[in-house]
Amino acid sequence: MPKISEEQRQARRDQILAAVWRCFIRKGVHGTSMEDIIRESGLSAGAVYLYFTGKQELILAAISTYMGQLRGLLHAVLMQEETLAPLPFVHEMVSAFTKHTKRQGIDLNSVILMGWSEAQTNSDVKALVTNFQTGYLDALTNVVRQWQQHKYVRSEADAEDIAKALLSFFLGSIVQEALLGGADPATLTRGIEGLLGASVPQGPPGKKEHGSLS
Amino acid sequence: MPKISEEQRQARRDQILAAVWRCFIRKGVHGTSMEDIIRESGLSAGAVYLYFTGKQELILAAISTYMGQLRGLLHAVLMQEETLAPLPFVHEMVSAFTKHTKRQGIDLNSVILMGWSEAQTNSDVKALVTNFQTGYLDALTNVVRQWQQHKYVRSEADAEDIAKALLSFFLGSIVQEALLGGADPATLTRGIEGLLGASVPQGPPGKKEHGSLS
Amino acid sequence: MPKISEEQRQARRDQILAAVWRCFIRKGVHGTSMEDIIRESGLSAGAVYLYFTGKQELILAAISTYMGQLRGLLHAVLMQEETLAPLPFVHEMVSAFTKHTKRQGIDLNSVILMGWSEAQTNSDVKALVTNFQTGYLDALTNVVRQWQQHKYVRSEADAEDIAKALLSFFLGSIVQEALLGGADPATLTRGIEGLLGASVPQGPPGKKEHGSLS
Amino acid sequence: MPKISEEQRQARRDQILAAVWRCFIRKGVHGTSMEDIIRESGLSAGAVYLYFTGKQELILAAISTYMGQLRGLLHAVLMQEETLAPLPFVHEMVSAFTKHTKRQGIDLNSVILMGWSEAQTNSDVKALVTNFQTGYLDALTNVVRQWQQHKYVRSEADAEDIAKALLSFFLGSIVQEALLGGADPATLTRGIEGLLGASVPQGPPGKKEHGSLS
DNA sequence: GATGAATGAGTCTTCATTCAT
DNA sequence: AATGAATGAAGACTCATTCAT
Repeated sequence: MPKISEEQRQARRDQILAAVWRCFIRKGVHGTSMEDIIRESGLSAGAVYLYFTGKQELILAAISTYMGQLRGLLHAVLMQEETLAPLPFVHEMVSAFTKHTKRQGIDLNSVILMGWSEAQTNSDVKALVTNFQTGYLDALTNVVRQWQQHKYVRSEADAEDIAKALLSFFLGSIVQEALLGGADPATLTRGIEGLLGASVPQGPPGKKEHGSLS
Repeated sequence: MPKISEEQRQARRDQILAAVWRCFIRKGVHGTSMEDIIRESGLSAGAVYLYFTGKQELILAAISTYMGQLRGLLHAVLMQEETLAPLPFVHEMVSAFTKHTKRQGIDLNSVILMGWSEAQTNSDVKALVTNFQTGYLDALTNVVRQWQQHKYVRSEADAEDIAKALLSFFLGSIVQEALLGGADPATLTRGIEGLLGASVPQGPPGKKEHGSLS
Repeated sequence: MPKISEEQRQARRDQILAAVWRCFIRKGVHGTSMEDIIRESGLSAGAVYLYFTGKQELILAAISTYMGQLRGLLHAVLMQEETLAPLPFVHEMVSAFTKHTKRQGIDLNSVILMGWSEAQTNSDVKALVTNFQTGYLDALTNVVRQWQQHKYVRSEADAEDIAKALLSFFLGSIVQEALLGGADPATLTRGIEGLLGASVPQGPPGKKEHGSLS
Repeated sequence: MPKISEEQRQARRDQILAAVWRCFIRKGVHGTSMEDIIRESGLSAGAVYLYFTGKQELILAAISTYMGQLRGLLHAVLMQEETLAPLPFVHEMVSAFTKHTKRQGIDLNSVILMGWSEAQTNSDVKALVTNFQTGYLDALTNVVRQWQQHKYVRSEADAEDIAKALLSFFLGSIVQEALLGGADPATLTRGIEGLLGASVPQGPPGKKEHGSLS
């Protein structure tokens, strides 16, 4: 029987992955059975296995696709020509997430959490996620360096340390939104604004006065 | 065997829960079968079901126990008599996490991620996690209010907004540590220190100049 | 394999139900495990669950199928054009049972008892059995009415009361055959014949003379 | 430790058997677990096994006890000095059953059906039940012989055939009462009365006119 | 005698994957 | 290429029975 064209093949894969997403959102990664995916995709069991080797690849492809899209959106903010000042940057960043995750009336934040969880026991997924976050951290480091050039941030500070703090904040906003809600761009930007104005009365961290609890 | 004492009963439950934790860390929540837990606990299948009604309760109890311990540690920092200034506070906070999650040579951060993921499709777990985070947010809000009293933070700023930004940061540090590593207390505190010194050249957030969400 | 036809599907169901019957007869309803049925049917576990939702449906379907066949046989006697006189009717009736239950060298009487027992704690089975017996009683009532028209039976007697007595007799013959044996059509018909010739020296029932229930 | 007296031992056995009955009536023989019985009896698991070797003996003892009681009641009717005429006899017989099975607001008919079902796959139970019914049949045969002496029944008829017909009727009344209800003494006696008055226009059974269906 | 915690084989059921058509 | 019936190894859980105390 005739081979189908590469476009048709990709279209089929996309059709299946779309079904996978709907299932994952509805029932979670492990709560979704292959039968769920097969039914949701409208294809036959055999057909799904014709385009993907199995559930593992389906999980990987779904997360990978998702991250590709997210990467695009974040890059648009991270790689902007004109360097954004810290607060607008935070706002744009969180907005980019929101824009991506709240599409179609569904909350994709939950699936990001599932991906992270999956990464803990699935090395392929872990590689995918780690790679994504490493790139994200690098881009943030660049942004911080630009902030230092624009004197928004002291140049003596370590750019990567600051980037790590920012990364934690952005990742955490996903968690907060998924579990508590109310972590919208405006709120979080106001929160950061309040923090940025904080005075730093104590010396640098690592000193004994606040270094050990026990 | 005659009726065992309440302590013995609790010891058995702890023995089982410890086995559950080892399994979850090794294979994930859904990758862990009851047989895994039974073998790891050194008990028989029937014995495990004598102390827990099933896998669901085991998951719940494991997460619940874990959160109880974590809550204790965090409260020690959150409810301190003398208000910590922002930087020492961040350091103590992240340290408390680290202290808790790096015990016994295992990284419990990964299981927190699993708990969050589980919460997406398991309403009991969700209630547990949400409740925890709500309490955490409230405590952080109080801390911020104290900062405002100590003039560390401008009193016009909304304390809860700032608390939300802090919560995102702390939650995100768990994610970062679990997936990338290198999110240790010293590093993150330095990062926050760098940020706190940032200037805020733009007007207040929420204005259209940095709100272009299309 | 492509989609199978409806006949093939029914054939598979019949194949499984036949295995169920062999198992039930050999080991009883509750002594039969799904594994027994699976092995006996020659199919895999998954295949059986492809055709029936579980053991409960299997029990129901087995009893239901059996009753359907039995109903057919009994109707052939009950709905006969020419009204049979009492004795021939009894003979035909018991023969119909015997014919049905002694097929294939196995005694299905035992499974009828199992069905009745099952009905005591399984409302679906109870509905099935009750419905069957109600229909049977109705049909018997009609037969008695015809007997009254043919003057075989006094027309003042209540047809349904007589039908109930007949129903008890027919149901009991199943019990007797299953537990003692020797309740064959000829014997029972002779027994009824002997009874029918009995004189009724006492007054109508319900009077105190034979109602001494303390 | 001191042995308890035989009376105490029997009292314990009765206590347990009473619990067994309550469980069987509520959940059926196979739906009742040892734990059910243990909880219902108010004793410990070990204690129950001290008085009975296991579930099998419990089933046997429960059925055996029940039959002993029933046998007593029926004998009171079967062995009466003055021979009852057919109709009063039927009434007394069905009444004896009713009296026994409707005690304490519970319907023991259902458990008789369970016992019959159990007998199909449990040879010990079968022996018990068969023995009971054989004795019953013998007693009924004697009654029929007395009827023949009293000219209630033609003396040419075979007494045992008639007894078998009667046995079927009495056993069936239990089935009918358990599954349909409405098989009370008065109704059934009226039904039998109606039948006894029937004319017997056809010749003896076994003749070709009503001997073969196919 | 009595207890009840513990056992572990056995139960029903699911589900990722395959392969004859 | 596509189908979907079939597989069978796991999965979670139960329960009659035992035995250390």
